[in-house]
Amino acid sequence: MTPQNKKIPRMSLERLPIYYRTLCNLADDGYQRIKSAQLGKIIQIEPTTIRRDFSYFGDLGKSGYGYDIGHLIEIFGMILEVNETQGLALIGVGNLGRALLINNFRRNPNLEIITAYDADPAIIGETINDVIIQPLADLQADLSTKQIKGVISTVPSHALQLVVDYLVECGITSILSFAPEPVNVPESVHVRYLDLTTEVQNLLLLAELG
Amino acid sequence: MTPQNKKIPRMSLERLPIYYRTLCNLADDGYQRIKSAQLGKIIQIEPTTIRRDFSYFGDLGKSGYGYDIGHLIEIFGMILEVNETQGLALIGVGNLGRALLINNFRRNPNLEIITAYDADPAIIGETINDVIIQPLADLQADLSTKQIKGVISTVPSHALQLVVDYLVECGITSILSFAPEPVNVPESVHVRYLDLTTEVQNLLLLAELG
DNA sequence: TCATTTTTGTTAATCAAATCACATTTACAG
DNA sequence: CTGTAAATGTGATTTGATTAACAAAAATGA
Repeated sequence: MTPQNKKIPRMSLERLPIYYRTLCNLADDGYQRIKSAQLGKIIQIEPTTIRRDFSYFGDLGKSGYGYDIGHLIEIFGMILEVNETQGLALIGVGNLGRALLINNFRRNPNLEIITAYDADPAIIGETINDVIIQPLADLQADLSTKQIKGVISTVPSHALQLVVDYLVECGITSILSFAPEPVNVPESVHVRYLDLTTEVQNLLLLAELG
Repeated sequence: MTPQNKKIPRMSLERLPIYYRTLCNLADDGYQRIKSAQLGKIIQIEPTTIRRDFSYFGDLGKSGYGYDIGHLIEIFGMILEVNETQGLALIGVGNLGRALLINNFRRNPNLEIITAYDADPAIIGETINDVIIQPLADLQADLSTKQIKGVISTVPSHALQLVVDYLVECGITSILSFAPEPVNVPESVHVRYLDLTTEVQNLLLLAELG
């Protein structure tokens, strides 16, 4: 199958970062080729699922041989746009926000929080890891000078919808929210939720009943 | 359908914490009844999905009426065991671990990090939010005196498998790992992965191609 | 060079989840 | 008390993802 003929299934896209990271590790360790069965062992995914996933991005393998790791990295890297830094804005610099800012995707050179905002006047102006904390109202102006591909929000539930409305107004289209409350956004805006409490609850629940 | 007749689908269980939290909010706001259509609007889930989910836990609603919020909270609360505190151990007290410990599920009185461990001698003995940072080797002994229902690990990839092996040996059965690398554990042990980098990558990717 | 072995890519089968459609039940207004 | 409207619970269907099975392709070794 040639690429982009069909819509690529969501789950296959979700696995792409895993594939990419693992293949980079293998390349660093000096490996040059891999077969779906080996890779499957490493990342605990059925080989057949891997082969199908890969097939959405072209005819990447060779029968009786496997896949060329360098080639896969090249293709997947292109799709993931690893060569251009993906600038992110952080909104909400509490404990969690601070931790994210200090880490700042250090292990992943193509993701970088480049601006940070908070509502608390007491911390505005503070610099963490070279990023100045600004009032949220500055975001709009920043967008004209900086390439911001997405927003990470640690804003608590009660303030969230208001903030998100503003983000949408500014033209932001990708938001990762650490609050569980669903927000209303237009079709064109993508919101992803990542609530730590819910994750832990689900962990314990599935251990109990799953 | 009477409860527990059939295995409850994973996805229905995963939604339970969302239902519970939302219903508690509604109760706090003084509401006493709700229909699937209203609830669906709030949490952006199809009413029919909600009704089917609920049906796994018994005949909870009444035709032409809806659901009694108090009753739902009671049932779901029982399943989620909200009345007994679920003790957690934190392993890895770096930036992220520290943030988790400071927050310590404050909004959720039934989850609580009660012990914390790290490999760095420099921070062992330090107290954060009433929790003392200990060497990991102490975990085994702690288990005999404290009820620990699960472990949250912010241990980096390279050390993870070793740590997890120890956890399994200690009898831990639920682990939430903030590192992306899959670990090998026996069938009986549940591991949940939550890698922030992967989440952001997926966010941007799905916005682009999804 | 040729036979054997390996491994892919994909069609078909399976499985799980979401949604549709509606019979049944209950509330409630008149 | 009765008829109408509303909402549930669930078989049937659809959708989407995973897995099995295998034909075709390529590598390797004799």
